[in-house]
Amino acid sequence: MAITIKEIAEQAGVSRGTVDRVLHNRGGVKPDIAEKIRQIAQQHSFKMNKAGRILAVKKQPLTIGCLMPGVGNLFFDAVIKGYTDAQQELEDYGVSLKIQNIKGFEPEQHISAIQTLIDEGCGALCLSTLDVPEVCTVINEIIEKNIPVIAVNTDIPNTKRICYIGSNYYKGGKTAAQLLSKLLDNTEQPLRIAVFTGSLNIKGHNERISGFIDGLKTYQVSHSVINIIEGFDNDEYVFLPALALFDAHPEINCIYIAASCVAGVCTALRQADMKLNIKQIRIIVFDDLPETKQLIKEGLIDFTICQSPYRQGYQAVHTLFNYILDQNDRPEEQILMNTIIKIAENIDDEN
Amino acid sequence: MAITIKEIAEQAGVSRGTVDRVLHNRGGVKPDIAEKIRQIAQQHSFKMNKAGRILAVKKQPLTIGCLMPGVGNLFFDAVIKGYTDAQQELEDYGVSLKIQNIKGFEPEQHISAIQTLIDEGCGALCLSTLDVPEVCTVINEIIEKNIPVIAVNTDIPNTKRICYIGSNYYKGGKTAAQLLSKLLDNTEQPLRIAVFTGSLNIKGHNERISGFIDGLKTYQVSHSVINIIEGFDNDEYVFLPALALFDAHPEINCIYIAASCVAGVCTALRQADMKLNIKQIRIIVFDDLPETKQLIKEGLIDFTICQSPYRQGYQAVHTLFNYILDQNDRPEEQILMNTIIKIAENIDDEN
DNA sequence: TTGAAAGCGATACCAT
DNA sequence: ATGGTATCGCTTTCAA
Repeated sequence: MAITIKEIAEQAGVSRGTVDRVLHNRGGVKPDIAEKIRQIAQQHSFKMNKAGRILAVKKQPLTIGCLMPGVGNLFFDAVIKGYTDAQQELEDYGVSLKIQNIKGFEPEQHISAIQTLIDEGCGALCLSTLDVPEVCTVINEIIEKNIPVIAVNTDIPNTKRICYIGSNYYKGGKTAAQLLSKLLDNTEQPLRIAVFTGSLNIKGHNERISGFIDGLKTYQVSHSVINIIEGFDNDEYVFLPALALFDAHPEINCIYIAASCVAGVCTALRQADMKLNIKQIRIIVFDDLPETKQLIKEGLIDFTICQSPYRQGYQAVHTLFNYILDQNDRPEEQILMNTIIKIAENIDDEN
Repeated sequence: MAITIKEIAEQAGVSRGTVDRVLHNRGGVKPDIAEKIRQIAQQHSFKMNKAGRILAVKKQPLTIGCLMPGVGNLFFDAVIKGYTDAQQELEDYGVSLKIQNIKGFEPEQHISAIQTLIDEGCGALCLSTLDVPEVCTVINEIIEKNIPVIAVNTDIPNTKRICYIGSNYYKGGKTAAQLLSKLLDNTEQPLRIAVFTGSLNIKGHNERISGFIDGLKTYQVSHSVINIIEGFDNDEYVFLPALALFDAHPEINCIYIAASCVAGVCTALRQADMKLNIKQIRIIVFDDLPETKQLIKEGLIDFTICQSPYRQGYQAVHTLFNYILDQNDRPEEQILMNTIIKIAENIDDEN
């Protein structure tokens, strides 16, 4: 049986109010008596009762602000579904949500969106934002004001965020390489790879590429990279460059897509069908947007490696709430999603 | 803002006690006044506040009884870890655990273990048990007495259990087949497969096999099954039959292990190394016990397909607790784990 | 600096 | 059949 505040108060010969003040370092208690209370708490390894606390703090309802930079990007929709589902579970405890959905990658935009969330009274933040100095400075100022922040999907390591919840990009890339190595018969000719990424300025995408290259070495896959093309997470944009690449390099026999432009690349590939032997091309991609699911089912794509976007959002909200309930139970600094390998048979799993 | 019982009481001009009785169908309330209360609740779409309820029900602490038939089986240890972790999270809410760890598969043993749990005062049960009439009858009697039951890892569909939480065995088998199809070059000779299972009397194992066979057809893998050997989830036991099989059939080029005897089979395989070309043999197995992890890392096993045993236990306890809090929110009848594909790179993920 | 008391929402028990 | 009250554990506010 866990000891309660009331019991501590009795043992220390003080009131519950006093114990509460001590346990929350709220000051205004004589040092010696504070010390005594702390000791008793330690001795009995006091742990605050969650239900009691929740009920009591309901009087100051909490709004969690979420910044999402992916208007229209279905990947981020999954994260948001995680946010809202978690919020609904915590509704009884007085938790509500405010989602700021913006489109670009301009620091000023992000900063002003974050400001808006604060101005609207959010007491905690889930941010998917840019890891640039201007933004980080603003975030740190907010954290100083006792508003906890969690980085979701994209880390901002130069801030005092509580933790990062998201994908292990490097590992994803390396996993892709090992999968590929398994597809290959040792009699086969070397891989000639076309790499597509979102942007060479985005850390996660780069890590997926370096993990992939490292993995190819580790698993002794003889290969050459024909080209790396930036698709800026845009299916229309990537189409022409992809088509040009396929036309110019009919020797390509492997496609690695490190970011969201799977549909565009595959459309180009089908168009270039005449020259390439499409059946022989190994294709490995990331995430499971609807178009990707379809292509997996059709058998065009061999594998997709997923990062549980839903779970990222879900866990972020819960982690924030728990942290607010008890600042003492700080989560791990990095909460990394599993590296999920999907093929047609398990593509409809909800991770 | 959700309406509270207190508010309903005020609106109906009765006491909170009366409202509580109505909302829990506990009887003893005049029909017309009960109806009125129900109406008000509907109108305002009343939903009980979880925190309040939790605090109140603490006075009748809940013990969840768990039946585990796998003494010494590391797979079940993971399930148990899930149970205990979940229990620790719910400790504040008055939830404790009682684990009955038995070894055999005798119906009488299972029945008496279940009885023990009931006698020791468990108010809810997580059962991994046998789907046989004697046991099901006992379970149904218990459920009649208002003790909810969840089937974990092994379904007992002929009972009034709340739900089944566990693996989709058939899908796992089919996924194995598709993976295998990807490993094969179309120039390769047909697969000659050695199948190992736990017991031909265990439904889950059989489903893994039929899913596998069906999948091989679906994905047009030309193959023949050399033999199916029962290992009874026992590494020592399976060793000799496996060795004999490998000696007698040097043409085997694929091993499919549908149950827990991976280490035994692989030891035999290494011993038979002389005759078989071990590097050429495709091996695909289930679950990620420590020995299996090791063999995956060594590269002997190609893939292992996992079923999140930890999560099964964890989710079972949480689902039971939620159900007890509010019988109205019945979970899905089947809660199926994801089909997790693992290779060396992601073998240490905790699913 | 400290104590006392009200309240968060729901429940159970004792009266009536 | 119904009401009143104490209680679960914690927080907060008002007094002292």
